[in-house]
Amino acid sequence: VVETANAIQMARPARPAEPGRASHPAPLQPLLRRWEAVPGLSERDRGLIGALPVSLREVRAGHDIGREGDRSSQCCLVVKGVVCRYRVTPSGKRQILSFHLPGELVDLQGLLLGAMDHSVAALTRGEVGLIPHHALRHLCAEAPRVVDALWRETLIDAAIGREWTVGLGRRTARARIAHLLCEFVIRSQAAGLAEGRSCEFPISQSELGDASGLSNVHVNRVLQDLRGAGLVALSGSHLAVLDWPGLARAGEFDPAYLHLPE
Amino acid sequence: VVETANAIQMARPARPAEPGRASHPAPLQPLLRRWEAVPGLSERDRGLIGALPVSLREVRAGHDIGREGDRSSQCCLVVKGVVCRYRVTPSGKRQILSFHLPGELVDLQGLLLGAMDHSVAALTRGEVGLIPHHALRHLCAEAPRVVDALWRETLIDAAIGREWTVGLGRRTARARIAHLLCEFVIRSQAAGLAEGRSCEFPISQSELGDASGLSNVHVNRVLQDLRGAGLVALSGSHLAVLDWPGLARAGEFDPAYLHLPE
DNA sequence: CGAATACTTGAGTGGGGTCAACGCAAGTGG
DNA sequence: CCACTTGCGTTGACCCCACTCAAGTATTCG
Repeated sequence: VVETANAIQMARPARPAEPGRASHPAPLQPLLRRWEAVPGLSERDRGLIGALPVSLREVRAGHDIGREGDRSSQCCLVVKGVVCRYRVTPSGKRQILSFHLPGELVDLQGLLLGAMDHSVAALTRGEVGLIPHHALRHLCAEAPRVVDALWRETLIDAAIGREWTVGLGRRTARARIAHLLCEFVIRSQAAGLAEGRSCEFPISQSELGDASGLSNVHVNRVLQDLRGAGLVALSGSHLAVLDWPGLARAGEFDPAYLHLPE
Repeated sequence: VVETANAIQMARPARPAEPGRASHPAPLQPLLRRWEAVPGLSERDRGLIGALPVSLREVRAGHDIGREGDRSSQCCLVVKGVVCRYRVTPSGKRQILSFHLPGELVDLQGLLLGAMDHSVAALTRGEVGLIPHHALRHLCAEAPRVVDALWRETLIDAAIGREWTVGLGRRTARARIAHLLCEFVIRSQAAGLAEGRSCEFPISQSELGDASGLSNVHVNRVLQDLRGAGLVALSGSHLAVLDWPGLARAGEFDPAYLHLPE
């Protein structure tokens, strides 16, 4: 699935990135795809975005991309794979704060605030593109609508974070997991990485636990429950939603907070 | 305490708002105070900010200021009192997502995204200033550094939200409440509303529960525990931290995520 | 001063955690 | 090609943190 989608993206006429950087084909393509429906961006804006300097970097599953306390000088664009942000409490427990699919910018916070207050890690093998802050700032000065687009990204990110907060505070384990699965499928669809209601789901049960505030053991039991109820098929790293209305009901899922274009 | 602080603020030379609006003295003063330490704002920027049109509105405790699903055309600046954002699940449980003190802008999301994905309510009697979106947008076009300041606000808001997520997912009830109290005192200090380590705390135990993902009954027991341990004195609507290191330890509180100026 | 609201306390319960094994598949090195 | 390792998923037994229900006591406010 992933490969097919990428092939389609790469087949589009892509403005090449700055010479000397980004020898791989158009790492900014997923971002431009994501911003296709963002209102107010002119063709010139999109051209400038596509010309941003990006240095592509392979990341290994489980490895950190940035750490709490760092002062980074570049933003991280997910090109391939799944990336997450997380924090570890003094007592050693990890809370995953967000997942990020190809086309999403993970680090925008660093552009305006000082030290990172959380870490960033790759959940799977993948590729990220690193974009220097100064290039982004320069672009923002040239093209004010790009600021809106970036700001918008941080607002949507915050909205998703709030939805997670609601889940952790007020939903049962079953509803939390169901909600998380719904969100993941919808966002995969939006990123062009799904086929109908199924997609790659390269997230272990431990990681699911760290995202949903549950133990890996309980995540396992809840997943069996959801499978048993005929709502999902989840095996290996592939997720298929068998009963979408049922799963959405179980997770109290309403996609409004994702602010996706119609 | 509140009255004293306000008196100090009002005593500063304040550029009057647009004539005809804001008959009360300088509702934008708390915002300018909050942004005193924001880097990059010129005197001209501050002048333009101070000249924003604001319509002051009294709000009653517990009443909604904006509702999920609304498409507002103005942003809400807290002038006096405490405001919160919240969501209610289909099963009727409420999750409070954030608290907002005077000087904070609550609604910036509406500037770039469509319908609100959560509601806004006043926790206490107070005053809010409503600023039309078009005025803010106009200001942003005139003064690019103001965009940075606003964007920065949403980033800090998101950082606070993430910290709450960590608490809900991975901290015990005791640590959650202790952390929340720490955060409230520090933010009150930053807003000039605290005296040393004590401040007004006009939040009921039910509301504390809705913010921390606990039942009001359990909040009560945890508060008694914290009182019994000699960490805080909390009665009526006044909070005094008696043992700051102890409370911070109990709540695993590290203020880095608030991104306050030194 | 009466009525609502907030706080407090107790008893009983359950959702989810912890601990400890075990199965299974995918490396990995000899 | 096989022994060893490592990580993930699965299962069972037990337990405790926090919830619910229910009643009673302070406060606050009109």
